[in-house]
Amino acid sequence: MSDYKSEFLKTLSDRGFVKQVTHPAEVDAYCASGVPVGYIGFDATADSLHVGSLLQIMLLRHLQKAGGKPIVLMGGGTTKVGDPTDKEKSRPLLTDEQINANMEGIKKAFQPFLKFGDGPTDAIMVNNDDWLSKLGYIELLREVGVHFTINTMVKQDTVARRLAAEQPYTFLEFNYLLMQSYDFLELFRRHNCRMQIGGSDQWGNIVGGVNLIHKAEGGDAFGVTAHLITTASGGKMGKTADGAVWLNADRRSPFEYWQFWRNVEDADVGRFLRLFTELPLDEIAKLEALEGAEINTAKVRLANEATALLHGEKAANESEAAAQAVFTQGATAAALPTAEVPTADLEAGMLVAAAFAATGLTESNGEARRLIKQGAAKVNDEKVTDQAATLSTADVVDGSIKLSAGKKRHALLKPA
RNA sequence: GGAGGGAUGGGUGAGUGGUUAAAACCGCCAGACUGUAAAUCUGGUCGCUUAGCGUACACAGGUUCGAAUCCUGUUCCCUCCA
Repeated sequence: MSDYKSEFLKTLSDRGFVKQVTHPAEVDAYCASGVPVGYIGFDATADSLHVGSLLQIMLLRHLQKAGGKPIVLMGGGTTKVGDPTDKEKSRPLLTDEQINANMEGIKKAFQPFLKFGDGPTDAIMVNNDDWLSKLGYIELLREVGVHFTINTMVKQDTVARRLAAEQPYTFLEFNYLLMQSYDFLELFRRHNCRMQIGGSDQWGNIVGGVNLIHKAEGGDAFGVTAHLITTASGGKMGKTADGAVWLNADRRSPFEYWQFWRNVEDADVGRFLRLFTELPLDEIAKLEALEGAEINTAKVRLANEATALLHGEKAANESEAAAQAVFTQGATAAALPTAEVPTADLEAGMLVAAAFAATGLTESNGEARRLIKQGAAKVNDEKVTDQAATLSTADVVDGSIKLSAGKKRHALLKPA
């Protein structure tokens, strides 16, 4: 399938990750010998990662599995500046505490995918604030600035487009390239990291780092970029009704995560199986070949594999069982997302709409009322028709009340 | 420093004194059809204790019976000139 010799590049290439590689032959050789070290940078603007970052996580996982050492670079320092890449609106600046808290949360998302530690191929997490905040301006100019020419920087796609459109392009944004290139240089020095991986939108920044290392240290460094993923219908990956599909379990239950994968579009199944699971390619080919309703088998497999990677096999199995129960038998299942409500509220007669809002199925009582009006709200599988309907302790079946918003979204309400 | 333009609901973006909780499009939710898919069609899309009430068109005041629309100040953004 591909000409690559190294396990890492071969895997990436065969599974359809790779978009561009700086020096294919050299990178291949590097990855095939010893312990290749590679890093990917992550933003610290939220306290959890969502499915949109999963591709990058998988890249690092493949690196580790292929005998390499993955470095997770947290953009603690760059977050202080604000990534201008998708500019439009400047983001609110975060405090150190917020950034640190975010990094703690994000680290959790990595745990299931990477083995962290002190061993030679153990993953490590570093924060670019460690060096960026100490870097003096003069130092930056002398060490980094001399190696970049305005001539080439203005030719960069993103820059050129902004200039051509006569859009403002701030000095800060212009320097983002320098900071990210400097990150690479710093990791090269500290950890002998010679490979940066990223989405294809990072190509310019990655090449910047590669060149900097060459000029500053005379070292050889490489870059690999992966295709940006969108859904088959062109949507952004990982966004649904209630916002992002978060990886951390406290923000998105395993069942919901499983459902996310179960509901991908037909056209995405094969691609997603290759990117987000570790099933052998020949098995994926078989699953992908299924047609019509048969393809649901492949989706279940995708959901199981993807959920198992993040939440473990047990959670995946429970989710599948729950889905089975809910969708094919219309029963309730314990694995559904659950919200607790004071028993006193139920005894007093809780509005059905309020109950929906409490489980997070809807954002407000009003939204729940709309569902009721449209005949999409169910309590214990009974359609609710009255917007003023209330729940009582009599509705509790087997210790909980099952609420359904439409056919796909379900939750349990437990008296506590 | 000077001159001008702008800030509207998740996004783009109409609206220039009352009929505007605010067009249209996108997104999103639901219903129908299906396979828990896509496409398509239909309805919905600020909140609440919903025949009503409360908030809302950057922020704070003012004019008016009545303001997203007019006036004043403030903040932020942009363009051109220096």
